[in-house]
Amino acid sequence: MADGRSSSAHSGENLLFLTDEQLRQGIEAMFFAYRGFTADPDRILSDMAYGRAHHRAVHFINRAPGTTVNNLLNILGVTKQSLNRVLRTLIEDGLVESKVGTEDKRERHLFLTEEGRALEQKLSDAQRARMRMAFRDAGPEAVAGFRMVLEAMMDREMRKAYTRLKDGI
Amino acid sequence: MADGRSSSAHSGENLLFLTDEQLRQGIEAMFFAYRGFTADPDRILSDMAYGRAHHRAVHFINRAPGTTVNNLLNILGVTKQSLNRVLRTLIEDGLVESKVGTEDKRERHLFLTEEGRALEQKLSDAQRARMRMAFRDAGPEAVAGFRMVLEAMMDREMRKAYTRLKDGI
DNA sequence: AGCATATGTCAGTGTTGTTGACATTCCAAG
DNA sequence: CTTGGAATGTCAACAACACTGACATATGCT
Repeated sequence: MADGRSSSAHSGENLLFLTDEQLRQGIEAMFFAYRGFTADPDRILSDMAYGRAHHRAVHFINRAPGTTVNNLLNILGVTKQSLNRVLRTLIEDGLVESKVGTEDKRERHLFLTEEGRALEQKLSDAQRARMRMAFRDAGPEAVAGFRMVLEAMMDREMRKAYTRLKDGI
Repeated sequence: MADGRSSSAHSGENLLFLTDEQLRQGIEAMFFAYRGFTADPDRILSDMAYGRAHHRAVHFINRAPGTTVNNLLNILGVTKQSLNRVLRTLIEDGLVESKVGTEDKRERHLFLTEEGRALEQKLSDAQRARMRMAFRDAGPEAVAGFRMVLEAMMDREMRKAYTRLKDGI
C-alpha cells in the first residue's frame, strides 16, 4: 500500500511482508489496536461494578440467545468458576435470565433481559463506532484483508466458533 | 470475500462492509484472534514465574534499548507501580539492566541482558511464527489491509507510539 | 532556595483468572 | 432400579495484574 511494491496475487514474489521486521510491526499493531478496541467499553464499564468479563458474557449471550453455560464456556475460554462469578452478578442484577432446559434439565439457557439488552447496546454501540471509523478510514479492501489475517491467526477451535457465529448456525 | 461484492476502490459503493453485522463480525474477529495472538507466549511464560506483563516489558525494551522508565510507561499505558513490580523481578532475575542516565541522572535507561535477549527471542519466535503463518495464508494485500485497519483503530497517542517504533525514531 | 521531574516503594483494593473439592440434578446404560 | 457420568453450581484459596493514594529520594531547572 504505502510502499511502491505492486500487489500482484502471484506467489513467488519478494515476500517482503514476511520479514521479521514486518512481522514485529504486525505484532505491535495488534497490541496497540487491541488497546483501542477495548478502551471505549472499558470506560463505560468502569463507572459500574462491571468489567471486561461482563461485557464478553453479555455480548455472546446477546449474539446467541438461549446458549448454554457450557457453550459460553467454550467460546470465552475460561473456567466455569470464573464465568459463574460473572453470570451470578449479572443474574442478580437482572441483566441476564437463566432458564432450565426443557429437553435436558441440567442445562441452563441464558437470555438477556430488557435491561441486559440495554447495556449490551450501549457497550456495542461504543465499540462499533470505533470499528466503523476504522473500517471507513481503511476502505473495503483493507477490511477484507483485516478479516482474512485475523481469521488465519485464530486457533482452530476459535476459528470454528467464530465461523459458527458468523454464519448464524 | 465470501460474498459476490466486487471490491472496487471507488467510494459511493454499497458500503456493505459497514453494516452492524459486519462490524460485529469484525469485533468478534478481534476477540478470537487476540486470543490466538497471545496463546503461544502465554504458554511459554506460564512455565516460568512470568506473565504477559513481563513479555510486554521485555518486548519493548528489546525494541528500543536504552529507553527510559517513563517512556516505557507511556507505551505500555500502565501505572508506574504496576510496571515497577514487573521491572523489579526482571532486574532481580538478571534479564534487564537499569543504568543511570548520563545526561539526566534521574532517568534510568533499560537494557536487556544476554539472558533477557534469550527470553525475548524465545517469546517473539513463537509469536512471529503464528503471525508469519497468518500473513502467508492471507497474502500481501490482506496484510496491508490488516495493518491499515489496526492503525485506524488505535487511539491517537498509541498510533504515534506505534509509528515512532515502526520508523525507528 | 524552591519547585518540578523521574523514579522507587509501601499499603490497600478490585477484577479476572486459576485449582481443587464437593454437592446437586439428571440422563442413560446396564 | 442402580450406577456412572455429564452439566451445573458453589465454596475456598490463591496468583497475576491492574488501580489509587501517599510518601521518599535524587536530580534538574529557575
